[in-house]
Amino acid sequence: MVDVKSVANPLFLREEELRQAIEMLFFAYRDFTGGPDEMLAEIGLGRAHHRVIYFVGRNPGITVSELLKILRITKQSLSRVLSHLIDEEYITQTPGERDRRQRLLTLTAKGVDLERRLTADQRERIADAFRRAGADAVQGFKLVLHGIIDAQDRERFDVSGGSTHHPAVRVGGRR
Amino acid sequence: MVDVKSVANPLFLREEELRQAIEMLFFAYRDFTGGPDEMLAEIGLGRAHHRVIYFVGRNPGITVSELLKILRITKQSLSRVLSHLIDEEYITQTPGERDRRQRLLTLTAKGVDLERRLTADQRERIADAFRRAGADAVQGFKLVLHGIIDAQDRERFDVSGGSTHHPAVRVGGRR
DNA sequence: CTTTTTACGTCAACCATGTTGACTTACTTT
DNA sequence: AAAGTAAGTCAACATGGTTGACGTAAAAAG
Repeated sequence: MVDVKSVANPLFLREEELRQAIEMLFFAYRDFTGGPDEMLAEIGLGRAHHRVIYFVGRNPGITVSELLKILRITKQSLSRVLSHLIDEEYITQTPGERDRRQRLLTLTAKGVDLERRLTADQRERIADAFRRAGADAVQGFKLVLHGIIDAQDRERFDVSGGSTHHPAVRVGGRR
Repeated sequence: MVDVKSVANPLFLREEELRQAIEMLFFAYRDFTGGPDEMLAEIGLGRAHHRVIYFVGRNPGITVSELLKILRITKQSLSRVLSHLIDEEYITQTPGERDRRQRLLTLTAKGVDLERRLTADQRERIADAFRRAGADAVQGFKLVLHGIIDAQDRERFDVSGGSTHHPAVRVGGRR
C-alpha cells in the first residue's frame, strides 16, 4: 500500500501533495469557468445554461433523462434552464422516433454559435496549458482526472493515450 | 504554434482531445465536491462554508481581504458565510497586531475537526486516483492544472516535481 | 494634526440555481 | 386494461452569488 516509491516521502509530504492537488483543482475550476461566465452574463444566461448547451452540443439528440444523469440535478431545476433555452431558440426538441415520449434535444444554429464561442475560451485555456506542460504531462493529467471521476462515469472517456507517440521513452519534452 | 508534435494529429483530434479535457474537468469537479457536500448538508452548511473553512485552515491568521482574493466573491457574500461560521464557533477572529483593522481568522478545535473530516473525503479520492495513475502521471496532472490557473495565482504553487525521483529518466512506472 | 485611505462590517434588494413534493399528460410495456 | 416511464408543471423554499449605500475604526499621507 505505502510502497517504496521514494526515500524522501514521509506521510506529511503525501498530505501536502494531496492538499496541493485539492487547491489546484479549486483554482483551476474557478478560472476555467470564469471566461464563459462573463460572456454568459452579457446575454442574460448563467453557468447552468452553459452546461446544458455544452452537453446538448456534444450529444445531439440527447434525451432529457440522459442529460439529467450527466448534470446530476433535478428535472425541475433543468426545466427552468432548458425551457429558457428553447424559448430563446438555442435548442430545439423533436419527439423520439422509437419512443415518442422522449424529447430529443439539439442545438439550433444560434445554439451552435453560442456553444462555439463559449467553448473556444475554455479550449484556448486548456490548449495553452497543454502546450506548456507537454504531451506526456497531458497524458498524466487525463489519467489522474479519470481516476477522480466516479467509476460509473469513467467509461465515458477513453484515456488510453492514443494520440501521442508512446513506444519511445521521451520525457520532459520542451521544444 | 501548431508544431510537429505528431504525424497523426490533425486538427479534429486536437479539438477532440480538448473537449475531452473540458468534460473530464466538469465530471471530476462534480464528483470531487459531491462527498463533502453531503456531509455539509447534514450539519446545515454548504459548499461556501467548506471553502472558507478549508482556506482558513490552510492559512491560519489569514485576513478577510486575502480570503476574498482567493475566493473571488464579494465581502457581502463572504460575510454571510463567515459570520455564521464564527457564530457557530468553527472560526475565531483576532485583531491583527501590526494592523489592528485586520481580523485574522483561525479555525477553532471544532473547525479543525470539521475541516479534517471534509478534506479526508477529498484527499482519499485524490489519493486513489494518484495511486492508480502513478507518480509520473501525478506530476503531469499538476503541471497541466498549474497552467490552467490564472497566472496571478500560479505562484501559490510549487510544481517543480520535487517529491518524486526525477534525475533518472524512468517513465511509465508501474511497480 | 487634519485628511484621506484602507479594512472590515452591515442593511437591503435582487437574481441564479439548486432542492422537495405533488400532480398531469402522453406514451410504452406488461 | 393496468402499470410503468418520459417529460412537464406549479409552488415553496434554501443557498450563495450580485449591486449599492452607508458606518466605524485604524493607518497612512499631507
